[in-house]
Amino acid sequence: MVRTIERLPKRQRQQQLSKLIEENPFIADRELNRLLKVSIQTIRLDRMELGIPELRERVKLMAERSYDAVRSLPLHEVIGDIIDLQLDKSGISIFDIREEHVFSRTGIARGHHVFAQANSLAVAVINEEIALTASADIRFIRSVKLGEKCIAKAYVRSNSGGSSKAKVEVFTYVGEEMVFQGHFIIYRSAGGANIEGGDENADRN
Amino acid sequence: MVRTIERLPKRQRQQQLSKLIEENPFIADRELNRLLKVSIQTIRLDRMELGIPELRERVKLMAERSYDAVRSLPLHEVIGDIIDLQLDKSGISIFDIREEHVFSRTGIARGHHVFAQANSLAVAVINEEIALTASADIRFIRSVKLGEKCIAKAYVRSNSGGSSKAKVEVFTYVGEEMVFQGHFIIYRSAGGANIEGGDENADRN
DNA sequence: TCAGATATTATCACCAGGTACTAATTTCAG
DNA sequence: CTGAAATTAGTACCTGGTGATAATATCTGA
Repeated sequence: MVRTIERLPKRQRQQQLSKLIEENPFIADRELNRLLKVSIQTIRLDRMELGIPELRERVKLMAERSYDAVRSLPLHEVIGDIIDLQLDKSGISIFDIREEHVFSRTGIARGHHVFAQANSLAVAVINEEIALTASADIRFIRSVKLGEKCIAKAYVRSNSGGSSKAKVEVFTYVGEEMVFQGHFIIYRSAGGANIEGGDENADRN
Repeated sequence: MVRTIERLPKRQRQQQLSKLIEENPFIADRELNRLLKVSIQTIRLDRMELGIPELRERVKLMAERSYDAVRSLPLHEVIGDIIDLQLDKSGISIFDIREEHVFSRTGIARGHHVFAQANSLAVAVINEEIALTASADIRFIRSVKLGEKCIAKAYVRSNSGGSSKAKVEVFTYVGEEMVFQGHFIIYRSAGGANIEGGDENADRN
């Protein structure tokens, strides 16, 4: 066999293998050999070529990751990395659109992720123990795609007398282009009793 | 030995064992036998008495838990279970507020999860290959708490001539109480080129 | 068509981290 | 001292592999 012409079946099988394992990391070689109709040795050779560890190692890795993650948890505390924050004034956050945020078929980000970034930032920028989103008026200006980096900028527009509501505007950009804008009304803790929002301002680092 | 008087050493050892395993679930019996200065068989008898599974099972359980969490938590596929869907007319989805969705301190759900359920439903109810959220006007009427079951109902209000935009209203309830309402403008695929939204209509079951 | 490379399959020995079972030994309390 | 509980020991066996070696199959270019 010469380098230039690829033996397709092997490549295909290895792709399938990767996919199967990605879909169900708890699958053992025995099962794979039955599913793919090749010997268990071939499965193992394939795994080696692909650098996929054995079942036990995979499971252990997942457990370790979750053990670390569970301790720090904040996978979804704040969406996006806040890189600048002037409380009660403005804030900036960055959010990378990755595989898990898009529709696999089109690579377009689901709207609620873009919203989540903006919402998190709007809440974070309010300098209160508890801040909750009361309402929002949002516009998706263009679709955001896999791999794009969303930069959200929030500006506190009004901050009525230290209580009740604050208005926050958020603009999200990909490069120079605005892709999203939102006007948020954020409830501040203040009275504390009659909170009506759906988000708060805890745990930001 | 009589029932009434406890042999302390055993109890103590088992407590230590539990503690050690809780602190580091990745510890094998060999290590434990060295640490506790008893034979490996004793360690195993202790584990049995305490109902603590073997290392591999422990690790697998952790991995599975995190795997489920990763699958269910993410702002990923469609948020909420769609239990009724009349395309271009209406739809209902259910979404349980769990640990992952709330601020741990207050048990109040983050706004973007509530939004995500409504957004997913609004997009799903539109009978098009590709449907994207163009804009939305939303209101969080009261905060939703851990353990509450959100029932979102979507109604397609206008559906301008098979192309361009559709208006969808979504109301989310906990029991009788309305907790969220949103007015969504959804772009339908139609031309397909000039999509502007942030969400689409794939992968609903 | 045939040699040589590549791919696949088949064995065999071995490993960790156990389970399950039996049996011997130790400990200790009454 | 005796008998029960506790501990230790040893064996066979399990899963889900690794690693090495060898045989067989398949393709491929010249």
